[in-house]
Amino acid sequence: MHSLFPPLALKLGAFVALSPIELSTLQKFHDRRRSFEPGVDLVRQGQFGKMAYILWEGWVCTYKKLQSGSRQIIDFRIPGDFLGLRSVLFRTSDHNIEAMTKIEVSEVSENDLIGTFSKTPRLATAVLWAASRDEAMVVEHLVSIGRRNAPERTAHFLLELGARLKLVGMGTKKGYSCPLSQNMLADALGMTSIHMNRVLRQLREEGFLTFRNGEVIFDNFKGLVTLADFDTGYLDQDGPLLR
Amino acid sequence: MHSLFPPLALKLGAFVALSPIELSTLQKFHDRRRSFEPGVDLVRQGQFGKMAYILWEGWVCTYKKLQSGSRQIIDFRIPGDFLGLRSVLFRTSDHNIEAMTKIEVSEVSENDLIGTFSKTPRLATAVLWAASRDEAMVVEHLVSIGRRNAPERTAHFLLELGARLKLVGMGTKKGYSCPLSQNMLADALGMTSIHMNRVLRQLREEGFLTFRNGEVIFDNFKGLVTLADFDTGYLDQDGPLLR
DNA sequence: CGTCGGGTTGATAACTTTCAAATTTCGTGG
DNA sequence: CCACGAAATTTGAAAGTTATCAACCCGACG
Repeated sequence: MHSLFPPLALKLGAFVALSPIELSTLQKFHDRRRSFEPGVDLVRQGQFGKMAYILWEGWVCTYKKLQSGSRQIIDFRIPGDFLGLRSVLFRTSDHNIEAMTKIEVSEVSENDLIGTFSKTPRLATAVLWAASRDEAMVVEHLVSIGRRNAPERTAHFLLELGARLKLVGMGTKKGYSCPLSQNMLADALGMTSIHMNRVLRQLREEGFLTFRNGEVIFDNFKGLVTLADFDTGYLDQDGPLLR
Repeated sequence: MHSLFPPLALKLGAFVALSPIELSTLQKFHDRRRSFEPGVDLVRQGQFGKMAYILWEGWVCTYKKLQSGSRQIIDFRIPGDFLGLRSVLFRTSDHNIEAMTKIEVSEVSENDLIGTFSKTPRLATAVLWAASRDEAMVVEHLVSIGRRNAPERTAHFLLELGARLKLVGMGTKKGYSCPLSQNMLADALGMTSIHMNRVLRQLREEGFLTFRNGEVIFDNFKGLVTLADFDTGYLDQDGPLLR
């Protein structure tokens, strides 16, 4: 499946209809790929390197650590996502990028990016769209942590992840499998793993969703959407293709 | 001052040394400007328009509203900042952009942007840098709300604002003036205005900072930096010019 | 004047963390 | 197939933080 419809093409395809030339450009990136083991840092906070990556396979998380030792997970990245795009232009990386599972990526240099921009402008537009979408997700994440209570933001986060996974063929309306521990989820949602545990229990007991054994099951999708005030608009993947 | 060193040039200059040609391109944008009154929405959540703006003068805030009626302020925008850059490519805007004071902006269309990208690549790189920096700020904001307590994140936020204002010549190490109400600050920091009030009092009484009559005064800069675990790295504006 | 939007304060309730400890899950080697 | 240890999950009780509700103060402004 990945040779014909890699997740990246699926995702970008939700925004621009890709031509054969553009698809083959993507394919070229696909060819020079590397893999990393779980737990490995692709990029470290404060590091000078300037690499970006395209994620083909596996799960990744990006996070920042505070002096106090606590960490905030910015985002979980799934196949089809870019990694480190934002900070290619920075002197030093402001965040960590860590493989959660065994992953497959291709390295993209600053020059590759600039080259893509001048050679295949439509693809460049699609990349910018993807970057904008990433930022929109961070913004919605900010809204969640700032203004939704724990059950609401848990519901919202798991719904969003579901929508993203569905777009690249890794989930359905029923649910999806994901390798997150309660602890990681807590670090993403700005709470304690203990509280996370209680919130998940509450959501389960109230018939909203079940998070167990690396599986998320939406027991009451509509109820969840209402509870979380979930509106997919910011993902910009609802309508048909543009352009 | 603004004709020779507009805030935007000051800001971008922290990243790339701008050539006369690039400066004149900026000047061109400067020429076709508009102004808006306080309280006016430049962009509304769900709106279809696709405009971006450069902010020359005045304060702006961007925010999202929830069904529940509460709002989360994403960021305050100051002279030299772009507005709506992220969502030019989106079908609909995912957030509101509101003038807090009387402001001066220039409209930038999607085509202007694409044009800039092909004609003045260095300027384009600078614009991308600015966009990355904006995202880095949102990320740090997320970290603050997720993992810092109320006094810490208040300190962090006001320090960040200070650093940004200093870059465009609107603040010093001593402090700066800003038109924020406690209520807006609370909406930005994910708390109640009542709690905001108490936190500000605490910071004042403990000799950290004074926020009064639209003036922020750093009474103990070093102490604040420690309290907030403030590291300017993510603003990427510390070192000398690059390139 | 009287109103209105900040700002301020107190009391109480709700939510979340912290600390401490059990219980379960899971991979590994015997 | 079982034992073992490490990691993840679960639970309880107490402490801490923040929100909610209800006033009151005050200066700007028509």
